[in-house]
Amino acid sequence: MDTFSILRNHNLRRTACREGILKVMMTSGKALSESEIRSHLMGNFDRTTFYRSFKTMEDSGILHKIVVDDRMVRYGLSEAVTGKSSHPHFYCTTCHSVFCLDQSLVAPQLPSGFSTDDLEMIVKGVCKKCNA
Amino acid sequence: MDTFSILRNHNLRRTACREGILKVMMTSGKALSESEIRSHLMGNFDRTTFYRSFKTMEDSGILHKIVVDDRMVRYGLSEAVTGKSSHPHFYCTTCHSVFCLDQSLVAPQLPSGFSTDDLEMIVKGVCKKCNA
DNA sequence: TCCATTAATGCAACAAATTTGTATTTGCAA
DNA sequence: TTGCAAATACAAATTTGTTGCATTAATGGA
Ligand SMILES: [Mn+2]
Ligand SMILES: [Mn+2]
Ligand SMILES: [Zn+2]
Ligand SMILES: [Zn+2]
Repeated sequence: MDTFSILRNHNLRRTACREGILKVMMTSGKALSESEIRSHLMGNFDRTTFYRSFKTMEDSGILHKIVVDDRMVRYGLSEAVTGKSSHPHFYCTTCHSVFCLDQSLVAPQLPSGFSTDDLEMIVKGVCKKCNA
Repeated sequence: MDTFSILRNHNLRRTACREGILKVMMTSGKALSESEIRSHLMGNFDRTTFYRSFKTMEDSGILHKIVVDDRMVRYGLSEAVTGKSSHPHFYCTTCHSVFCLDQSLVAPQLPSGFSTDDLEMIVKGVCKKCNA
């Protein structure tokens, strides 16, 4: 799917910043941070614009935000683009890459009276490349 | 277990700040943020000192850091104090409380070549009190 | 194609959470 | 009791993200 179709299918205007973000993310195959995306785009856009673009595309279901740690936030392409549903993430403690995993998430047993809205899981370890 | 023993068992010096943090946490039964702990201790210590104390006690296994979201970090008493092992956490989106859950965590299937060091899960929802 | 409308962007300022440097104080072992 | 390493306070810096506002650009319809 091309960046133009992705944006149009979600009723978002086609802008250079949004298309740049999507292109970088589709190429990398990993979840990326604001600063990583900005450096790939050679500083063509303001930081504010990236943050507003992330928010817009997250609200539209194109991206999802992954909080690896405070001070480490990444964005990944969502179901609408990749076909994957809610899933755990893997953080490599060596190369700091973040990958979306294919599994689905299972809620743990909760105390009585508690209800669940959302589940998030981060697996920390070492990726294939760094283990080699 | 008293705060003195906890610190001594982990080869940490007994200081007013560390004992204050532990006392507040043992009383509350929930995971607390730096500002919550600071307000319980009536501003007796500098914020820097709290952050350095958290780090020291986390490194020693007395506390664990819970990242609910970027911009929302809490600390909980660890296994060494409570007897609980690695566990998921629950965040109430209504009252913003964070609870350590009793279940244990199961790692999802990883791609070949990947290895796991640590697992973190946050369940977001509504707690018993807020559901009532 | 041209235009009006409305959304997107850039820029400056702001803000909160956390970290770092350093001089001073304190815990504790000898 | 004393010496020394560790802990603390305070100021300043960093990191990450947000907000207000004037300017620019995308898009649908004339
Ligand atoms: Mn993902
Ligand atoms: Mn916990
Ligand atoms: Zn790696
Ligand atoms: Zn609640």
